[in-house]
Amino acid sequence: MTRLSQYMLPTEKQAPADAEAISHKLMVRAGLIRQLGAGMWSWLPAGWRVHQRAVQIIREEMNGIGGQEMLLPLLQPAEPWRRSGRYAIDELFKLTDRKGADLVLAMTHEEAVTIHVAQSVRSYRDLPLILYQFQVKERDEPRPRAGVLRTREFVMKDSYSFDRDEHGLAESYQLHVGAYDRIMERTGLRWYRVEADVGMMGGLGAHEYMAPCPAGENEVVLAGGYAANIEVASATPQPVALLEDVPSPLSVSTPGLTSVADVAASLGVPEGALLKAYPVIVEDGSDRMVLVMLRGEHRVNEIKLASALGARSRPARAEEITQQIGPPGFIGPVGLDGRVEILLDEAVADGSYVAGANEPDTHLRGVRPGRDFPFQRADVRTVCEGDAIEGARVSIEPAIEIGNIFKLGLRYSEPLGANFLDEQGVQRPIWMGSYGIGPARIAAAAVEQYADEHGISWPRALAPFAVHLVALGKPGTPERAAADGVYDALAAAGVEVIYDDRDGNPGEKFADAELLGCPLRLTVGRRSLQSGEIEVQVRRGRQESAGLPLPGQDGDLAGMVDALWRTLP
RNA sequence: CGGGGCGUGGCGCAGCCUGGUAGCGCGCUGCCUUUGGGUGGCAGAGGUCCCCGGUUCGAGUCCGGGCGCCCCGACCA
Repeated sequence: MTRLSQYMLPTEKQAPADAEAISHKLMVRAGLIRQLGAGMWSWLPAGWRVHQRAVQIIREEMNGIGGQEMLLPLLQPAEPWRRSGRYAIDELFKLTDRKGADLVLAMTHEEAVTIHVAQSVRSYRDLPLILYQFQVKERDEPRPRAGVLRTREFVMKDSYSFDRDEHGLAESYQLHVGAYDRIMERTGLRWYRVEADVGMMGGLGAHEYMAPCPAGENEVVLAGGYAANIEVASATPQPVALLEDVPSPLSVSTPGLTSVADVAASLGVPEGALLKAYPVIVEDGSDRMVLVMLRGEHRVNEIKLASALGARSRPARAEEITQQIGPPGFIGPVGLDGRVEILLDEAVADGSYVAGANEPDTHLRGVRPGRDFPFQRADVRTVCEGDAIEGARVSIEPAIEIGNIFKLGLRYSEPLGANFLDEQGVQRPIWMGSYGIGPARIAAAAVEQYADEHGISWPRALAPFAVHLVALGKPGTPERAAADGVYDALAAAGVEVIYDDRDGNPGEKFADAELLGCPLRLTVGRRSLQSGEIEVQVRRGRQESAGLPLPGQDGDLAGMVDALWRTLP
């Protein structure tokens, strides 16, 4: 039933007041989604069609690499999560049944799938294996936002690969790279595959698939052929003019100047000639303080810092800084006598710098790493505009994470006992990978990337309908009869068409058509009867295209529509 | 978790400061009108003003508590 007079497509002229992101506003306005609660969204019929288009593309490509579709339960016993160590995660929804048993709502399905594989796989002959599903994920997100971009419940395609060794895992991973590349290509999105953080759980490698758009929550670093999430990106910094050398650091008075910008301006030196001190407490049980030193204009990257330290850390509190180093705002690396370990960022070149003196209202001029303080080195800063990678200038773009692929290794197979016997009869753990992709984010990213001031402009692979047919004139008129004929001819030929047969004005029909964003708009009105032609507008760019013949004349209307459709983005 | 904001017909908002008949635009229903870019008119329907408690003769408005939602940041295995 795709007559608009009977189809649930509640369009709105005004976006919800609290909507910020383009996709949030337009998907609500176009009648694709509605909110039920914070991070809880319903997909209305037209929206669900878009979602299912993405699902079908993913399914075809997963089947293409030998994936086997299945379904794992959302509601699960807590016990496997305790065994895998994930029961403690805050985002995990936990509940209790009437008997008092602890249950969880799965946020991904590694535990469940690994248990089944552990039960049924016994021999190397049973491997490799790729299993996948489309299933709802539940996550108690601290902050759901931007419509369907970040929700507490969402459908994910998650797949899991099982191999006999690391080499097999690399092959399964590579199969997923191919499938994911093809999925992205087929959706019509602009996308990047970027290097990603492997997380504290210590994976063996990971990539993310990113769709650049202003509403994106992630940042990708691009330079020539390089593409990485900013969380893991490394680059060469712009050179900076350092200070003249002096035999030993000189005290300079800097009353009240606690920021890098103030000190640099006051001394007339570039911010990069300052050493910024960022004290952190390492949360590995030792609670020891580490003083991270960076070039003045650079920022600490928490993820890179965590991998350098081997543990998470938190910024030190003011009283901790006072107690162990000196007055906040004037702390520096000189004269600590080994009380606090110093981690010097790799971007800090050899030379002479300004640094805090660990005395109130005082800095030191002419501080040289090594001569004036001992240090360990690590790359712990966030890449910034102006950096370069192999000579190519870095650019940084916001992006939505659409999918990610991850070499898990033995992370789940060991605690959950997923083993097999090799040819020698030796029991070995199964090497696993996990691979996720979010159809809802594909839909939202497409809205973000291609919308214009009139509404959504779907890539044809994702559009809810191929054709939006607009009938002008009152019901019962000859032009209406002609429009009905067009609808019947297209529908009979299998063209997916939404037919605006409502008793409305042309303006609102055109506006709704452009809001919904189907790639082709066909209009049948009085003019069509005079000219014998259906008018055609291509949504992308709102270009008028050559008219098509009304049914009953020479020519295969559906065939021509289909041919035109294939030329669209 | 830190900061900011908002809860009044389906949507967008005013009213609250200074307590006294609950309003506007859009949408919706009926009739007429109009029919190639959200037409115009007439007549209607629709609201426990988020919840609980308090103050008061009287609370959408003042006070207290709670809940919900949004935005920024943190977090995001």
